[in-house]
Amino acid sequence: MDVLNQVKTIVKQAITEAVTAAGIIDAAQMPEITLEVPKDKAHGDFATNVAMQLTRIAKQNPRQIAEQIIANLQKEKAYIASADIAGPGFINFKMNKVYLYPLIAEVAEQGSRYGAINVGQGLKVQVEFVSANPTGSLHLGHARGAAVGDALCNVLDLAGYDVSREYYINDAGNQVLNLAKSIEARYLQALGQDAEMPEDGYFGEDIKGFAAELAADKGDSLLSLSEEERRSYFRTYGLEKELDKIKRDLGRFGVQFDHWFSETSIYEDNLIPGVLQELRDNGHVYEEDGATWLNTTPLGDDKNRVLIKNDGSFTYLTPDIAYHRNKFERGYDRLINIWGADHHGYIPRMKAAMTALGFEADRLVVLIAQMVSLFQNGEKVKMSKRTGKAVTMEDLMDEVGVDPIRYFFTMRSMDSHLDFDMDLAVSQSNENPVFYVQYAHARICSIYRQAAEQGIEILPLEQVDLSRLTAEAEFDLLRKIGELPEEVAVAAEQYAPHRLIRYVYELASQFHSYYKGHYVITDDAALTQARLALLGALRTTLANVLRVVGVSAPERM
RNA sequence: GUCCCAGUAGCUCAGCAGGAUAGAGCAUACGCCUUCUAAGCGUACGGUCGGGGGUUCGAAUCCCUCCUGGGACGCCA
Repeated sequence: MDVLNQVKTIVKQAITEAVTAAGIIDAAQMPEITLEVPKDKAHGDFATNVAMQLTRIAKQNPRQIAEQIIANLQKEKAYIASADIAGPGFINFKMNKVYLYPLIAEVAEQGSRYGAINVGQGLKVQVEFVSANPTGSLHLGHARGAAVGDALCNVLDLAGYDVSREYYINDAGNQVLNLAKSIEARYLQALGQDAEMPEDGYFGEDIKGFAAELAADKGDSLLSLSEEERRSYFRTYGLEKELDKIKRDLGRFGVQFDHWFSETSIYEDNLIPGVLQELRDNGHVYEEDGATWLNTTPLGDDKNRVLIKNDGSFTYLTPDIAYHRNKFERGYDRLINIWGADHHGYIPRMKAAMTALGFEADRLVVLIAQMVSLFQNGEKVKMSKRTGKAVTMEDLMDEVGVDPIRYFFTMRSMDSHLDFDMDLAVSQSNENPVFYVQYAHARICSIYRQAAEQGIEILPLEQVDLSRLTAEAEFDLLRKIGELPEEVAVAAEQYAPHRLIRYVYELASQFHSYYKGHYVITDDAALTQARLALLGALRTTLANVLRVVGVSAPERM
């Protein structure tokens, strides 16, 4: 258990003992004690509302109860310096700050794993995200999914889950035929022929590029193939090109998937008949109007869904059900899908399908990332699918760099529509929070460099007198550092990686303020060592959180 | 019409398994570089938490209802 939780446990124990010693209630009636860090520092290091919770059981008013608890509190052994009643009946604890010092050693020992907390207990979780169709370049929405998904995976990993990242490649449906037709049309155009783009074609610049390459490499030789052969050629060629591009973009973005799962493999491995049979056996399938339906309405969906169209082909849903069953069969305890807001209506039918297959619906968690709007020069940038005019993820990385994108896209709650301000992201000014946090890290590194230049040797922690850290700002920093494991736990449980951006920003802010008011390198050698030790823990903490959200931690700026 | 998300300071957003005087950044105004990076620090200004009901010791947070904005409602993927 981490240092802060140990202390909290001790304080809770002391409270429980005080309550029973005062004879307020029996130990058996004792509610779960919540000990929180008050928002307002004036309210002490910890606060509890236990006196208010006991009001009903003890039939006394909360302030009376609080008084009795305080009177019976064994303070010393729980590091409590003072306990006071406040407001409607809160008990505020001021702690003897020595409880904070062991944090520095804890961070040093855990290093890049500091912040880890085992709430996941090795539960096998698979996170499927991005999964953009291989029919065009990744755009802003995909970038958001990638940033949030990867950060979430890192958070879950730190929280003790066994995490696997997966990308589902939709390489089997109609859209791939459209891709082939689109490339064909662009190829013909590149050869100077008149060719119309298909109705549902893909108009992206990437496809023009691929077609132009082909025209340059192969000349008009592909024209001699039959239409079928040619389509097949364009299909394979297009998929390979698009997938390459996607992998390249995501790699550059710092996202590595463990599995790339191909929809085509579902057909190759013949997974669908078994799934259909199972759904039939479970009594969820019926025939109507020449089609085969899944009866999802009794399972929470608002209408039933077609599995096999009356032309004999599958809908998108059918292989997707097979895919999700396959995921469970691979042994994952929980599946997390991150989808764009435009797919939200798809959730009930997939959950219904899982229920129909006998899986608990709760084991499938679908997170929705809301839309992204791009602003440039103060105006919303219009995107058009029809003309292929869209800012791609690649464009964005070229223009603003990976760090600001990852920071900005992770910064907001997934539920929130996100306005991405290009001008702010590229600005190297105090308006830009990415640099603010990175700068804190760089500043600490700079202090270490400075110390080295002055010939100051960093002593091993055992030889450092941490009790020299007595400034309020130093206690604040330590407390904040100590909160990381709890932050990680909450971020993991709520699937809310944006909380860590908040956290790291606040930590950086506390440091900048401290930096202004306190010199680390002073004539007092022991104090210098103590402060360097504190900064060491701080630097590790900043770097760890930045790594979780996929932002670099530069040593100088 | 049904479903989902959002509505909190001038702007962008946190806070929402109920807790103390609702926070942050930006913007605005005014200060701070003679020792470790001013990509920094500090002070001030700024609010009917969309409206209205309810639940209770206590509601931005939970419930109901209405309004506004966005998205989804295919035998497309």
